[in-house]
Amino acid sequence: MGRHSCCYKQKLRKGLWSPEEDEKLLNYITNHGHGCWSSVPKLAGLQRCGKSCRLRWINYLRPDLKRGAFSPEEENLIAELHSVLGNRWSQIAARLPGRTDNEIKNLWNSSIKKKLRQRGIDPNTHKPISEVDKDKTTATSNNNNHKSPPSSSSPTNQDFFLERPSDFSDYFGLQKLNFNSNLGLSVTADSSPLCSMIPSQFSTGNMVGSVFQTPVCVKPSVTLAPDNTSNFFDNGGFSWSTLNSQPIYIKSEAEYLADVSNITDPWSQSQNENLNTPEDSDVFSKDLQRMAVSFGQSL
DNA sequence: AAGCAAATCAACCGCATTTGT
DNA sequence: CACAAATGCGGTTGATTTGCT
Repeated sequence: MGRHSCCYKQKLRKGLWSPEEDEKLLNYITNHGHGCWSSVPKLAGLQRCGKSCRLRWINYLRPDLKRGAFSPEEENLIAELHSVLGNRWSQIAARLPGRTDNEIKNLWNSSIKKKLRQRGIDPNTHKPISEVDKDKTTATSNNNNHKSPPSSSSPTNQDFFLERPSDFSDYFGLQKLNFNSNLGLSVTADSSPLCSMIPSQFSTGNMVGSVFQTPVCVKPSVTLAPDNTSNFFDNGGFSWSTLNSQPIYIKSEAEYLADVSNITDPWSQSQNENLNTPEDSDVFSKDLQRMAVSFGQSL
């Protein structure tokens, strides 16, 4: 198809949307649904192309959009997801209810990237910048015989998973992120109510969620969150080395790649079926998502 | 207050994929 | 199977806002 042939043939409006246009589109979709986007502008009385209408709806008019600034938890989750998914913004957005791929992409480019660099983490590879520099130097000293890995979003982070040092428990401050949440992430092998909310992959096997990038399986007896969750973690009761003392299982590259490619949207459906309240749903979905992302699992 | 640069955000562009005929 | 249209996605741009001097 050529360049927006629809916009060329007809004299269609471009640029920012006026409140009147918004109202027309909103009214139309509220009453009729969007159906075929290419016919929406005509039916809604808009001088826009369908593509523009679709974008406006998705990024601005949709009623389920969460407006306002991103929370630190959301930012951390984006960084974490990006380390696994790369620049697959729509897939990342699918795991942040009420957020759009466009705003996540904007946030990444304007803010998160910078913050990661400030923490000494290369936003493309999610490796410490010192390591990246070392790699570059090595590659250069090899007389440029080898192409360096793609610098854009790391589509595969198997090297990251395998090489990541064991001390990244503080990576993105994820301890706080997960364990100060209301969830009180507690995964045990018994049949506690919480355990029943956890997908079978997690609750019946020997897997316990790790918020870190390395796919880790821990014996089921481990309880990650005692009753006094925040104190426990705030005072260092939990540490990566604690987890490390458990038998761990690092996925092979092939397994990892296969699993990552299987990550799909069923998240929002399957996980919510077992949840009681919207609040629970929100909190659990995020933390379970982290677990699955860490494992490269889909539900 | 004015001017400038950086940051932010909304929207467009072009390409890839999916769907329909 | 071939083709065209529709849709979805990620990269990019340009306007606006914010912060600093």
